[in-house]
Amino acid sequence: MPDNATYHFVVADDHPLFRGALRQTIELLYPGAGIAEVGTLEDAAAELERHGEVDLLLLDLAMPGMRGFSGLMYLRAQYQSVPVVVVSASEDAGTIRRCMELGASGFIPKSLGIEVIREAVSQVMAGGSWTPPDVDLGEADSEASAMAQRLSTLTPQQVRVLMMLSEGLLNKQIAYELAVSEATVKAHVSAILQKLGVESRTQAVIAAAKIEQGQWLTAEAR
Amino acid sequence: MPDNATYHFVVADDHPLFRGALRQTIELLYPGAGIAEVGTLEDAAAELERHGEVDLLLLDLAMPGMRGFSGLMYLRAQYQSVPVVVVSASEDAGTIRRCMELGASGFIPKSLGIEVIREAVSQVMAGGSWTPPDVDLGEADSEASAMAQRLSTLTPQQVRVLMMLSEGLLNKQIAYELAVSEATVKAHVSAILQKLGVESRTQAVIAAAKIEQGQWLTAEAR
DNA sequence: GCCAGCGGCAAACGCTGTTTGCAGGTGTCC
DNA sequence: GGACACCTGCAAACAGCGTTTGCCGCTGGC
Repeated sequence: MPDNATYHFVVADDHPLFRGALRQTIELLYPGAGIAEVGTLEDAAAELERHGEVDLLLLDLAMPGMRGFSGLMYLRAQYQSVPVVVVSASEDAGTIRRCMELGASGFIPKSLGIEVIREAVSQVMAGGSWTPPDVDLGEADSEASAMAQRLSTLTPQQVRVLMMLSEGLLNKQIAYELAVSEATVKAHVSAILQKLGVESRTQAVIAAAKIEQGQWLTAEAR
Repeated sequence: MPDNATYHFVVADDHPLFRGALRQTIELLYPGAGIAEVGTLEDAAAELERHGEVDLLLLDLAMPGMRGFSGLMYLRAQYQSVPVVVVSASEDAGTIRRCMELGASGFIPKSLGIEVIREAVSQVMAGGSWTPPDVDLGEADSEASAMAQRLSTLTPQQVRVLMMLSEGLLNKQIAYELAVSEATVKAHVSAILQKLGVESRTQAVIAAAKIEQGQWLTAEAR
């Protein structure tokens, strides 16, 4: 086992059993690699924070803390150097397309077999991307898709601010939580509005909500 | 056929065939009653506008123009005297419960047989309410439920304003569309914020979005 | 070294948003 | 017929929001 030991993975999934299965799959593929398991978005962020150079993040879409796609958006924005492969129980084209638009490097339906998963992971590790071959990512869904494009141009801090806007916080409150001045927050908000092509914080929140609202009703089932 | 002729129904459903079936069911039940068929939320509102004293509105949840539950909310607020029975393809307890919380007088899954539908309609026409007997409307879902309660305290004009807020409009734009002064709109917004228990228009929009977002992805499937 | 981009800060300006008090209208209930 | 509650509409004063301009330090790439 050569420099596999320098590889570091993070497996983020709600379900401990599936998390373990993914770990084993990766261990077979990269013996000796470091693998961290987490069960919430918060833990995933903490893990990426602690360990600067993670080579791949396997991310469950339905994990606690991820409000639809916004969790993916957040992680992609905060840790741009970390490739993300979404692992999800759902596998409809719309979900997959949106994940890819938000910067995922791959999408693996949970229904797939181990061999396919292995192939997908190694393909992404080689710098490529991977989506199920039997899914057509054709049409663009115009609006939501264009919005996703714009969202991906936001800087990490801007994404943090946008998500706080989406919670209805005042500029002052955001400034406090981020430990910066209100003037800075205003600057960020202005930049966000321009990038999203909207004219008020409320419209920005609406636009973000349209993206982050997945199709499952995880918020209800909870 | 006695005073059945004074009865007036509105059947609002996306699907012409199902609309016709509902019409026939009602005609059998109340021979000679007036029945209007509409296919969009807009037309439904126009019909209720034109005809002040409608005795019952049969409403499809997935109709064009109804964003989730907000269409129901709107109609209930604008025409408080018109009982609404929701007719929907979905039939999970959460959907039913929320419809009832938003002021529906009944909920009829489309899977039901004609006799049951007839019974449901006549029960509501008699001043009662009706939901599928095999569904438990038990628990409260705390947050969303409390919000629905608060939403139902809004006046017709306030609901109109809230829905425009949800589109990201400025007070000035709302004032123009409602043909009132901006000062009035501001007053309505303040009242809405108080009734919803939130502190800014953005938070109000977020709260409303949580309600109106159903579980189907009608916005995507479109 | 230099440039581009990100993050942070400040002050000032105009506009939007929020609160508050007030008034006309409608309907209801004694 | 009052008294009352409620909805709607309005205006003025104040707080928050969004823009602009200009500035600084840092980092990473060329």
